[in-house]
Amino acid sequence: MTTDPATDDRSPSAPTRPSAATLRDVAEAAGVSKASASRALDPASQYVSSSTRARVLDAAERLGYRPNASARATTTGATAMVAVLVSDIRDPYNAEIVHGVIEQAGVSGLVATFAGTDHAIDDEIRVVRMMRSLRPHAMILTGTRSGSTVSRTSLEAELERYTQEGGRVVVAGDDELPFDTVVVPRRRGASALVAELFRLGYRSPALIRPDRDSAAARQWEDGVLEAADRLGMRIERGDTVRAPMTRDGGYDAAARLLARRPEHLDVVLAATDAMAIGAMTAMRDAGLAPGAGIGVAGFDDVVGAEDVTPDLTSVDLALARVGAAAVELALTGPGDHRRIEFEPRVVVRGTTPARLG
Amino acid sequence: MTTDPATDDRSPSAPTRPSAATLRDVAEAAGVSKASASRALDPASQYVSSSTRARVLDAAERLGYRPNASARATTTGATAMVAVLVSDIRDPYNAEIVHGVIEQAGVSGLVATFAGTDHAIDDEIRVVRMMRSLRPHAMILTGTRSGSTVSRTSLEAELERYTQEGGRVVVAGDDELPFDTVVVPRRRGASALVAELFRLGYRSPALIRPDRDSAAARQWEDGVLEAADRLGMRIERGDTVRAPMTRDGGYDAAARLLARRPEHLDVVLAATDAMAIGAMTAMRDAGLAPGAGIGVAGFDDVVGAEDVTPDLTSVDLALARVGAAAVELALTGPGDHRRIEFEPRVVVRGTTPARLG
DNA sequence: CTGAAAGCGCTTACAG
DNA sequence: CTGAAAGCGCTTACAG
Repeated sequence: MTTDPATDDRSPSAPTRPSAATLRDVAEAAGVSKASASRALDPASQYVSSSTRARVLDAAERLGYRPNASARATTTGATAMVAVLVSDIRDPYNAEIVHGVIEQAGVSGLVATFAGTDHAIDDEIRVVRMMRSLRPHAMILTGTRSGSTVSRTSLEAELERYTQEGGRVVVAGDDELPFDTVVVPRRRGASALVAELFRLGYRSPALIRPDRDSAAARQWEDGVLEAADRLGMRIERGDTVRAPMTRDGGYDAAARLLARRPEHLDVVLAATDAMAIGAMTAMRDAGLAPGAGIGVAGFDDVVGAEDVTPDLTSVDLALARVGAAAVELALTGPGDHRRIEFEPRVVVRGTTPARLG
Repeated sequence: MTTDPATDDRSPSAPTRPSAATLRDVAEAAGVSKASASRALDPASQYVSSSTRARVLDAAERLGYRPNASARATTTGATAMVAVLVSDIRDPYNAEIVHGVIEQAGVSGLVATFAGTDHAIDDEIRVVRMMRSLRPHAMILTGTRSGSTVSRTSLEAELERYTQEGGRVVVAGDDELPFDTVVVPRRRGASALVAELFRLGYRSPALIRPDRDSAAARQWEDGVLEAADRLGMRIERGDTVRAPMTRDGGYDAAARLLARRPEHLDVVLAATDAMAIGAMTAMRDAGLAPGAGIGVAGFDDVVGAEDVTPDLTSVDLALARVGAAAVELALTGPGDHRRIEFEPRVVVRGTTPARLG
C-alpha cells in the first residue's frame, strides 16, 4: 500500500446546493432559540416545555426539516453509522449477512455504508483508510480475503489504528483476525448434520466436496469428518469425490459414486445445496429415489433446498443472524477479541427420513 | 406515514471517542497554519509551496491523519456520498445492480450507503427521510415497490423535496417514477432474443412463464410477443404454460408442454435461466436432446447458464452497468426525467444452434 | 505562498 | 425551562 496521504479524496465538484431547512430556520419559525429548538427535537431531552416542543415540532414538520447528520457528527464526534467491508455483494452468502446487517442497523438507528473489497486485502486496507474519514461507529468485515503476510499485517495495523481512535471492528466470517468475531458456524454445522443423520439411523456417508479448495469447503469437510469419527461412522477412501461446486458438478460426482455400486452407502452428503440437488437428479437417473434408498443432504440452505422434491435436508447457518449479531457486538462496547458462534440449525426434510434398524 | 419529526434519530449513546488526529495536529506537527495544511492536503490546490506540502504530507502520514468527512461536509455543504435504497439485497438482480453502484461509486470517489426498503413504499418514504439527513449527493432507488396510490404520491413528494434541496434522484429499474431512470431492459432484451432466434431459423416458440404475475414477467412476455408478432412468428394458445419460477417449475412446465407432443415447436423460451435449465432436464427425460431437436433459451443470465451442458442461450441485462450508469447519471447534473436504456446482450450458446432450412 | 478569521449546522455546558 | 456563547473540524475568501 502506497496510499499517499496527498491523494486527498475531496469531493470533485462540490456543487452549491440549494439550501435545506436548517435548525435556525426551524427556531425562527417557532420563535425560539436554536438551543431550545435543538432540545425540543431531541426526544430524550426533558428540559423543554411541552408548548415549546409542540411549536418546534410543528415548524419542523412544516419546513420538512431534517437535521444535518454531518453537522451533528462534527459536534458530537460520533457518527451513527456502521461501515461494512464486503468482498463481493453478489455472493449469496455475503448478501445474506449484509441483509442481517442492514436490518439490525436499522433497528439500532444506524446507517450502514458499504464498500467492496474484491477479496483482496490490499483493497481492504484502502477501504479502511477511506472509511476512517467517516468516523463510523464500527467497521464490519465480511467475506473472505487473501493477500501476502505483509498485507495482512498492514491490514491489522490499519484496523488497530482505527480502534485506537475509538472505532470498533467486528469480523463476520472466519476467526482469523484479532478482533471481535461472529463466526459462521460451518464446521459446527457440518458436525451437527452428521450427528443428526446418525440419530436418524444413517451410518455410511459418502462425501461430495468442491474440487477447488477453500476455507468453506475445508470447514465443511472437517466438521463432517470430526463428527463421523466421534460417532464411529466409517467413511471409506473411495467414498469422497470432488467436483465443481455447481449443480452439474454434484450430478457428475454422484454419478461417479453410484457407478461403483457402493452397496454400503446409505447417505450422500454434499458441501452445498446446489451440489446436493444435482446429486438427487443423478440418483434418479440411476433408478434410485432420493430419500427412499439412499439419503441426501446439502449444506448452507441458502437457495432452493425447499423447491425440490422431496425437499432437501440441509443446514441453516443463520447468516442473517450473523450479520445482525455483528452489529450488536459493535454496539456493546469494545471487546478484546470476543467470539460469538451461533448454533446452526439442521433442517431435516424429505431426503433423509428416519432409517429403520 | 406518520413519521413524527419528534422522533429524532440522535445517536443513542454517543460514546466519547478517543481522539483521532486532527487537521490542527497535522498543522502543528508540520509547523504551519491550519489553512496551509488544508491546502497542502488538497491535491487540486496550487497555492502551496512544494516544501510546505512535503512537510504537511509527511506529518499527516506520521500521524495517520484522515480528514474528518463530517466536518468537511458541514463546511462545504456537500457529502461525497450516494445513498442506495434497495428493496432486498438478497435478490441476485439487485445484488448485481448494487455491485455496479459500489464499483462506480468507488471510481467516482463517492461512498455508497445502503438501506433496505423491503419492497414497501412506506418503508422507502421512511428511508428517504432518514437519508436526507446525510445530505447525500444522490439517492438511487433500486428494485420494485408496491403500495397505495397515496403512498406513491407521498414518496414522490418526499423525493421531490430532496431534489429541491439540491439532491439528485435516480431510479434503476422500471421507469415508473418521475425522475432520471436507468431502465433495466427486460422487454427489449426479450425482443432481441426472439429476433436473434428468428435469425437463427427458429419459427415456433413455446413460452414458459412464471405463474405469479410480476412486472418483470410481464415485461419479458411483452417483449417476446412484440417481436414474435413483428416477425410473423406464431405462438399458439396452448404453447404458453405457467409454472413456479424455479428450476422444478421449469421442469414441470416443459414436461406438460412435451406431453402434448407439439410437433410444430422448435424452441422453448423460459422467463428465467433457472426455469430454462429445468426445462432442459425435462426434455432429456423425454428423450430429447436440448439444442438438437428443440432449442432452449433462458433470460437474465444471472446465474449458472454457463454451467449446464450444453450451455444455455440467454440474455445478459448488464445489470452491473445499470448500477454504474445510475451513479454516473447522478453525477452529470440535474436532469428532467432523463432515461437511459442499455442494449441488452443476447448470448447465443449451445442450446440454440442455427437451424437449417 | 501564507495565516488569521469567519463560517458551515449543530449540541451542550453555563447562567439565568 | 430558556437563551447567548463556545466549540466540533474543517474550508475559503481576504489581506498580506
